[in-house]
Amino acid sequence: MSKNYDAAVTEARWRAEWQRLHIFERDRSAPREWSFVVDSPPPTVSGSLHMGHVFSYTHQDVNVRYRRMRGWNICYPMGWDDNGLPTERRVQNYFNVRAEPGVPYRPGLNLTPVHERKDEANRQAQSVTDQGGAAQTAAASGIPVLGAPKGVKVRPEDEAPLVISRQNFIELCHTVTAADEVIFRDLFQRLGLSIDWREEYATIDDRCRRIAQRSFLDLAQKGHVYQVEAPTMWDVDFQTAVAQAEVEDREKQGAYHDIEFGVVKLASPSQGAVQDVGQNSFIISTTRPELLAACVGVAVHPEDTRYKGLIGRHAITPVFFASVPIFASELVDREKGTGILMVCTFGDQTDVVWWREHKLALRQMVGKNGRVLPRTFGSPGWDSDRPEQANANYMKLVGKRLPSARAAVVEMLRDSSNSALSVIPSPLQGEGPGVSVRAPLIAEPKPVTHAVRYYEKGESPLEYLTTRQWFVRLVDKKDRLLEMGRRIAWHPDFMRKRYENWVENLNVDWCISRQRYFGVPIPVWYRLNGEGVPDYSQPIVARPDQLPVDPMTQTPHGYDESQRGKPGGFTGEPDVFDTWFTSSLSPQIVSGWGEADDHMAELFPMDVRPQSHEIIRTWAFYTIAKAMLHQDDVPWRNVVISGWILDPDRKKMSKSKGNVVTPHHLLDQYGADGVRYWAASARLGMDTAFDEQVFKVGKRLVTKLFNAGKFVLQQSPQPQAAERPGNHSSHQSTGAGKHTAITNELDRAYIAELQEVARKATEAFDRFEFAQALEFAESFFWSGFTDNYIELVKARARSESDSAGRASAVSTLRLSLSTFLRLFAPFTPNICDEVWSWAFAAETGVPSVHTAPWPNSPHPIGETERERVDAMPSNHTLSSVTAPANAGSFKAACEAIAAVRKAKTEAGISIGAPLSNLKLVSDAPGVALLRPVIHDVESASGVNSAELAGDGAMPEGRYFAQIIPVQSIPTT
RNA sequence: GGGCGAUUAGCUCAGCUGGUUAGAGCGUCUGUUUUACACACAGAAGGUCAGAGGUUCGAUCCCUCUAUCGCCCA
Repeated sequence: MSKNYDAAVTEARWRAEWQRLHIFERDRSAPREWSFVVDSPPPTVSGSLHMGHVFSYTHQDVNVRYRRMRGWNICYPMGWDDNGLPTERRVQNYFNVRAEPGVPYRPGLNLTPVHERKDEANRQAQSVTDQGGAAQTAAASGIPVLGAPKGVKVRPEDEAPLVISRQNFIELCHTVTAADEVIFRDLFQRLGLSIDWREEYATIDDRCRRIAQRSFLDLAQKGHVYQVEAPTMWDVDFQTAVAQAEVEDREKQGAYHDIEFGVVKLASPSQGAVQDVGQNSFIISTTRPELLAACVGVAVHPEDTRYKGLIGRHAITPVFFASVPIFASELVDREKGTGILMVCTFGDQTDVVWWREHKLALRQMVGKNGRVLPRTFGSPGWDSDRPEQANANYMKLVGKRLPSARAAVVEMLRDSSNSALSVIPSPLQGEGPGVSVRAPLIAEPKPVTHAVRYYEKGESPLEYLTTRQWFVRLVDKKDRLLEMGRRIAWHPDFMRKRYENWVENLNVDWCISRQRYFGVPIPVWYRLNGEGVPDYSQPIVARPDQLPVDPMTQTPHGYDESQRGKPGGFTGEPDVFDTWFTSSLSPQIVSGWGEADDHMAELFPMDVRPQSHEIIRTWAFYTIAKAMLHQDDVPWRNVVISGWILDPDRKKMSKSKGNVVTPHHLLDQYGADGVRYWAASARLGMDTAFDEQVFKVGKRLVTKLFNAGKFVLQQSPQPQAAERPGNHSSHQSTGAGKHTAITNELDRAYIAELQEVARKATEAFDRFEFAQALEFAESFFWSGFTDNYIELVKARARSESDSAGRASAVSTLRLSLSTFLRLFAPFTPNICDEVWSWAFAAETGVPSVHTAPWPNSPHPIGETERERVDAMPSNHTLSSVTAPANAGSFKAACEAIAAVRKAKTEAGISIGAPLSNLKLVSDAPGVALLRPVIHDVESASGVNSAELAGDGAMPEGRYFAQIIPVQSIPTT
C-alpha cells in the first residue's frame, strides 16, 4: 500500500483487469427474467465529444453496475451512429471533395486531409521564410506556394473541390467514421463504462443495414410506407428532405413588406353593381416578397369585415400581373399584418394545406439548390395579364438565391409601372399603362423579429419543395403511439409529457428518404418504360434474401446490370434512409431481429433506455414507433432521462457559442472516478450548471476511500498478529450464519445504521435515482464512518487488554469497509476495486468488487444469485450481525463526542488533548443510552473515566460536556 | 400564444407522504500537525425557501395568481 493514490496508473490497471475477467460480458444462455437489457443510444461519432456525453453515459453505467451487483445478467452493448449528413459534411471539408453521379470509381483512391496538406505546405513555407512567426501567420491566412509567382497565395481549402464517385465518397465516409469511433471508444473505456464490447455495432455496418432494410420490407408488407411526390421541407444547401423532428425555429430579423394587390372587377355581377364598394385594391403584409411570382391565391378570415366583399373574387399580383383567387379560411390570423395574405408555392405549411384544400395552382419557382428556376409567364399554369412585363421582371430573378431575389423583387415593387392597378380597368381613370398609379410597395419595409424554420444542422431557411419522397404513415396512429407512451415508465415521470405533446401535435408523416450518399440505401428499384421514364407506382422491393442491398450497384431479381437505366429496364432508388430510420432500431439490432442469431425472446422489450431529454421527440419517438409497427410492443419498459450540462451562466453549451467543455483534461486532473462522481451527483432529468468544484469533491471521496481502506486493513483483531492485511482467518467464517465477532453494543448499533443506509441506497437505485443513493452512502461514509465510528473505536481496535472488544471493532471496521466499497462501486469503480483487491478479494473469493453481491439483496432475482449471496462469508454480510440493545447507541456516542469536541474548541485546546476530567450532562434517557458505549467515548475524548449526569436540561443538543483539561503536558 | 420544468446560504445543489430549530459540499472566518487522510479534522458565521394570496392546527412542500430563467411546441 503506497502513501498516495495514483488514479491514472490504478485506473489503467483496472480497465485491463475488467477485460481480463470478462465481467462485463453477458451470459448469452441466461433466461429473460434474469437479464437486464440496456438500450444505449449510439452516439453520432462525427459530432464533437463533450461533457454531455460523459454526463449521460456515466448515468447509464452507474445504473448498470448496480444491477450487475444485484445479480442481473447485464446486456450493455454500444453502437455508433455513423450515417447521415454530419459525416458527409465532415468528409467534404476534411478532404475537400464532392461526389457527383456518373463519375467513375477510382480504386485505391488515397487522399490527404486538407489540414495535412496545409501542414505540408506550411513546412515548405517555413523552410523558405525561416521565420516561425511568419510561417504561423501564413498557416492561418494562406501560404506562399513554391514555384508560384511571388505574392500569390493558395490555400488548400480554396482549391476547387475534387469531384469523385459515389463509391469513393462512401469509402471516405467509412474511413473518417472509423477514426471517429476510436475516439469515442477510448473515452468510454477511460470513463470505465462497463460495456460488453463484443456487442459493438455501427448503424452503417452490414448487419445494421440488413436489419434496417428488413424494417423497410416489413413496413412495406404491412402497408405502413408510401411514396409520393409532395411538398416536403427541403434544405437548399444540403439539398435533401428533412423530417419534422429535425426542424427547429430560429428567431430571425425580417421585415414586413406592405404590397398593394389589385382586385379584378366583377365580370358580370349577378346582383348588379350595387354592392361593388369600389375596393379595387388591398394591402398585404408579407415577410417573403421574393415568392410573389409563386403567388397562387389570397386568403382572408371569413369573418373579417374589412375583406368580406373580396371573397370569391380574384386578385392581381403586382410585378407579375397574375390573377389569383381570393378565398376565406379560418386559419388566417386576423391580427397578423393586415389580416389578408398571399398564398404561395410554398411559403409555409399552411400554404401547403391551402394548396390542397382549395386546389390552387402549383407555381414552383424555387429550385432544389435554392435558386430561382427559369419560368415563363403566359405559359400553362403561369397566367399573366401582361406576360411580357412579367417575364422581363422575372428574368431579373432567375438563377438568384432567395435573399438576392428578395432584394430584386423589392426594387421592382418600388416601380409604379409594376403596380397591379395599372392593368385594372377603372371607370374613373381609364385603363392600361400610362395611368398614374403609386408603386406597389406602399411603405418602407418594417423590421420584425419572427420565427423561421431551419433544418437543425442547416444554415439556410427551409423551403417547401415538391419532391418525390418515401414516408412512414404515423399521423393516423397517434392514439396507439400515445398508448405506447403510457405503457413505458418515464423517469422522471413528467418527461412523458414531452413525448405526449409531440405525438399530439404530429401533423405530417415521417419522411424517411434522404438525398444523400452515406446511409442505408432504400432497397427498391423502379421499372423504366419504353421512353426510359421510371414507374414509381410499382416499386420493385428487394427480396429478404438479398439484404443488405445497394440498388445503385446491385440488380433486382429478373434483371441484369446491362438493363440499368435503359428503356424497358430498371433504375435503382438513389436515396438513403433518414438516420433515425436505422438508429431507431437499436433494440432490434442488439436483439438480432430476423438474423441467424435472433435473440428477441431473451432481450426484447428491453429494460431501460437511458438518454437525455432533447431526443425524446426524435430518437425515443421513432424507436417507440418502430417497435409498435414491427413488434406491436414497447421497445423498453423504462426510459431514464438525463439532464443537460449548462455552462456556468446556465446557458446551453454549443459549438457556436464556444462554451463547450471537453472531457480529457478533467479526466487527467480528477481521474475517471472523480469525473464519474460529478456526473452521478446530478438529480435525474435536471439540467445542471457546469461546476468544476464538484469534480474536486469526487476526487476527495476517492482519496478518503483510499485512506480509510488503508487504515481499516492495518488494524489487526489480535494483539500479537502481524500488522498486515489478509491475515484474518482467525475470526473468519464462511457461508451464511451469524457473525460471531461483532459483539460490542456500539459496533452493533453502528452496523444497524449502516444497514439502514444500504437499504435506502438500494431503494433509490431501484427507482433509478442514483444521485440519492450516492448521497445516502456518501454522507454516512463521511460523517458516520470516518469522522465518528473510526475515531470512537480507534483505541479499542488496538487494545492490548480487551481482546473481544478489539476483535469486535476490527471486524466491524472490515465489514463496514466491505459494505462501503460495494455501495460506492457503481460510482467510483476503480478505487473500490483497488481497495477490494488489498484483502477482500482473497478473503471472499470474489476477484472484483463489481461481481460481489450488493450489500443489501433481500430478494435475490434467481437461483444463481441466491447461491452467490449465500456464498458470501458472514463477515461480509450485514444481516449476520446481531441487532443492538438500543438502536440509538451509536448516535448517542456521536453526539457525546461532538459535545466534547465543541467544549475543547471553546476551551481553546487541541481536539486530541487529554482531559483530566469529563462530565457529560444529559437527561435521564440520554444517560441510559450512553452508558453502554461510554468506554469508546472516553477513549476518544482522551479521558480515563467520564462522569454521567442525568438531570440536565438541554437547551441545545442532547449532550453537554464539562471538561477539565490536563493542565501541563510534559513535552517529550 | 400553448406545454413542461426551475427559482432554497456568496456559489453548485439536496430536501421523501405537509410535522421540532430548512440541510450538504464548495467558498469564508477561527483553531488543530492527531499514529488512515492537511486532498484532513474540529468549531463558527451565513436563509423573509422568488413575490402575493389561499387551504390547513401547521406550508419550502398542496392550490391560485404574478415575476424571472430555461427547454419544447405553435
